[in-house]
Formats: sequence, structure tokens, C-alpha cells
Amino acid sequence: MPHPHPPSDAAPLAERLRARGLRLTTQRQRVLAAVAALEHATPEEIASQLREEAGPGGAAPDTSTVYRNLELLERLGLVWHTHLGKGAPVYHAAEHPHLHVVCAGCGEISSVDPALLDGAAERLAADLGFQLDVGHVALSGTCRACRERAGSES
Amino acid sequence: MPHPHPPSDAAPLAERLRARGLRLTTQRQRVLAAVAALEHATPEEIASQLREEAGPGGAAPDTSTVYRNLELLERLGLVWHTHLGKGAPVYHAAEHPHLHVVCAGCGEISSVDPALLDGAAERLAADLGFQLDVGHVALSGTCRACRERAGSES
DNA sequence: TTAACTGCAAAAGGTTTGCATTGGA
DNA sequence: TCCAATGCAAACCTTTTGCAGTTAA
Repeated sequence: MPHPHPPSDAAPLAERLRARGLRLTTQRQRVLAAVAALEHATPEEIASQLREEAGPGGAAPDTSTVYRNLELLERLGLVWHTHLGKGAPVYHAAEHPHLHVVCAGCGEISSVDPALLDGAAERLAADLGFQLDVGHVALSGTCRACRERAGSES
Repeated sequence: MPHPHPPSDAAPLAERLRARGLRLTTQRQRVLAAVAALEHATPEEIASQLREEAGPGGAAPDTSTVYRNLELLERLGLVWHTHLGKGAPVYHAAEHPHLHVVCAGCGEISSVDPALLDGAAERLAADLGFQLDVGHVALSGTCRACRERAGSES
């Protein structure tokens, strides 16, 4: 993951910020880039990744800035977050939406095709008028490895 | 919600505790009863419900006891928790499993038939060997009211 | 220039832990 | 009796907030 913050990501960010009268800062670009690079990262992981990129002596965005910007980027529609387990939420870039599947046993995260929930989404829309937001959904359960492990114990 | 802690709930609890050499305490019975009565309650809500039940002068379980027992009850398979939004997790009784649908706009929680995800569960099992745990799933999106509200603004 | 943004530090919220005491089996 | 469980208080971790200094536009 060598590329710190590809300029290609800056374009839609700059546009959306300008449209709202907000400012393009290096911190915002870096946070967005880190989210895209890390996939499934918690705010803390994002902050520490930025610290690492900055290196000793370099200035990384403050933790509070990371939080504020994650919230902003989400409002701008550039990132999404999901709650996978008990702990912190994880953020991922909004492009190429995918569905998260988490194993409650080992914590492993898989990404699956959002189309998996098309049927359920239709039914919710028809029955409740509820619009399912697939990007925010996390499915939890037990992966094959953990099931086998549990089976051989007890 | 008049019944503080129906004795009917105590039976499976006592059994499962005894099977593991653990003890049946009044605190455990109360926590379990509160989870069942409140539905979708956070640990904090459960603790404060218990304080209310105890009344002034009465002794309610300490917050740490509530946490410890929620964890235990979950290990015993009597309650489940789900993360609905950013805040605290919510607990519900493990009997009559249901699926949570949360509106990201207003926070309203609906319960829907777990069968909604049968198709998705089958596919996950077939493709990944992943066993979907429907009780832990929370679907987020936007309810009809919030969609209409958003549409009439901006 | 000027208001949005950041960094810092302190506060808040939720959860966990250590330890002496209590109480179920 | 004996050890699991509780209560209490302090610690912890993550997230939020107030404010003065900084910086994009």
C-alpha cells in the first residue's frame, strides 16, 4: 500500500467541499486516502496509519480531526461506516459498495456482493416502505473454520 | 409492563447455571427479567429500570453487575445483543428471535420476521460455509417517514 | 481579511477491573 | 464452610467538546 494519498481521490472531495462552501485541507485529503487504502479501518487505526505516514517529526492530524473529518466525509457521501462487533466502527470508501460479513468467533471480515440482500430489500420496501441501506449493513455469524473448531470441542 | 420478574424465566436460567456450577442470584434473575421486559434495551437502560423497580431505599444491582450478567446470560444463550447505531448495544431475550431494522434518520426500531433473510442465509452457507446468525443482525436504512421528510427539504 | 479548520486539553460516555465483602450451594 | 458473585471505586478506552491559534479562499 505505497500510495499515501492518490490525487485522483481529491477531485470529488474538492468538488463536494466547494459546493458546500467548505475547505479542502490536507488533513481531509489524508483521512480520505487512509480510509480508501485501509478498508475496514477503525478511527483509531486510521489515526495511527496517518501518524505512521507522517513519520517521526512529521505532523499527523489530531485524533479529534480524524473523527470530525470521518463524520464530514460520510455526510459528503465519500465514506461509509459499519458497526461490525462491539468495538469501534469501521470505515470504508463509498465507491464500490459491498456488504460486510463478520465472524463472531474470529472476527474475520469478508466482503460479499450487495445483491445478496436484493430480495430482502424489496420486501422491506414493499412491506414497510423502508429503504435498506446496504452499505451500512453488517451480517454476523460464524465462519466455517470457527464452526468446525467449535464442533470438535465441548 | 407490571411483572418485575416472572418466575417462568427462572427455570431455564437455574438449569443452565447449575449445569455449569454457577449460582442463581437475585441479580441474575432481575437482569434477565428486565431484558425480556424492555426489549431493545441498552445496559444503561436495563440498570436504570432495575433501579426504578427497586425504588428508593431498595437495592438494585450495581452497573458492573449488570454488565457482567449480560455477558453471562449471553454465554448461556438466554439473551442476545445487537449494535443498532453508534451508541450502546441493545439486548433482547433469545426466545422468539427477530431481526432488527433501524432507521438511521430517527432511530426507530422495527422488528421483522427473520425469514426475511432465509435466502441470503442459504446463499452464504452455500458459497462461504458461513452460518448467518439472524439474531445478531441489524439492518439499517431509512424509514418511510424520514424519506418523505428528506424529500420535502433541500 | 475572515470564517472554517485544526490542535490541544479537558470532559463525557460507556465499559472493565481490582479487591474486600457477601451470600448461594 | 467455601468459593462464586456482588458492590464500590478507580481505571480505561473511545469519542466529543471548548477554545485559541492557524490557514484556505
